[in-house]
Amino acid sequence: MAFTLDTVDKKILNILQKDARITTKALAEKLGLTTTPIFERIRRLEKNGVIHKYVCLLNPKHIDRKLTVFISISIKNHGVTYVGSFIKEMEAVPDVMEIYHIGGNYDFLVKVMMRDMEAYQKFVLNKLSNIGNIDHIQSSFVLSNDKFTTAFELSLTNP
Amino acid sequence: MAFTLDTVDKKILNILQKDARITTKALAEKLGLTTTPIFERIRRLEKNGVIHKYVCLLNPKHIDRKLTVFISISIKNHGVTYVGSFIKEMEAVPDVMEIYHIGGNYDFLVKVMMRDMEAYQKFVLNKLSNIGNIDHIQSSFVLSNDKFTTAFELSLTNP
DNA sequence: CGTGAAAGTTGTAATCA
DNA sequence: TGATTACAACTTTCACG
Repeated sequence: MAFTLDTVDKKILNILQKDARITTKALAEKLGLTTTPIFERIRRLEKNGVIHKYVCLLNPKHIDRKLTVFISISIKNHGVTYVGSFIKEMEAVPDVMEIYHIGGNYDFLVKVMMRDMEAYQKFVLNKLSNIGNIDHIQSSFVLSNDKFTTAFELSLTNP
Repeated sequence: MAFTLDTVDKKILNILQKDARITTKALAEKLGLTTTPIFERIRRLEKNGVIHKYVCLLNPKHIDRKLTVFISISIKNHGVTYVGSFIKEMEAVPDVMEIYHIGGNYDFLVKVMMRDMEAYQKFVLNKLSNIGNIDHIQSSFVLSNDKFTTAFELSLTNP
């Protein structure tokens, strides 16, 4: 689980995180190598699990998902089985993009993305209200998403 | 900006959102078509901006980013220029993955991912404290990330 | 670890239904 | 729109430094 990534690995990952479609040939040229080492390094990073998956990101506005809401949720019963089934139920909801178990005033932070306010209202009334163990919720509506990146900046200087 | 996606488009997007590396040939076989229509549909979706980009997702734990923190921030001056420069400054910080302008008790919700608590402390002391216009912050530490997906479920039945 | 070349698959465009 | 064909480009493997 502790992998040592050298400078070349990090350079590959920094590029692949921004453009997963780049060819190994183009990558090789950028890094001053031939395709073989690039190809084998990428395969190693995939087998290692460092590279988790390749995805395409859609523009939410173009597929009618203009509303993002962060829901802070506190639950009643904090036992493992109760928390576990709460998570299972939330996970299964398609519009729920992210679920974080957090420490602080609330127990969970949940990000949902949907068409509009009307869809959100239906979600709260039909889905959320049917999920057990919820004590209190607070919705934070997103006015604008000013940064969203899935790419980590892997530093080439410090370890 | 209003694009009509038919069933085939949606099927393509649903698959590409989970596996951006699939070949057009494999995609074609899955959908019972030949490569040409798949290739041209994907190109159209890219040109449209429906497909925003292709990225690879890394496993945060494998690259030493074990701590996620959501920071709720309220600011002092809510004028456009002040808010604008606050966003610019935050955007530039590498460990800041997401910035949301929200309505409610706080003005912004910011997601940061870093090595550990010590790194977070340094971030607060050296970065956050140097950013102007901040009134109050509240950190929510993530205990576990129970769901994280970038893929929207495009329904094939209802529009 | 890297290079270079060879073989097998794809991406991509032109043409026709 | 989609199928067929065809070629350039890429992926992937292998023998060698």
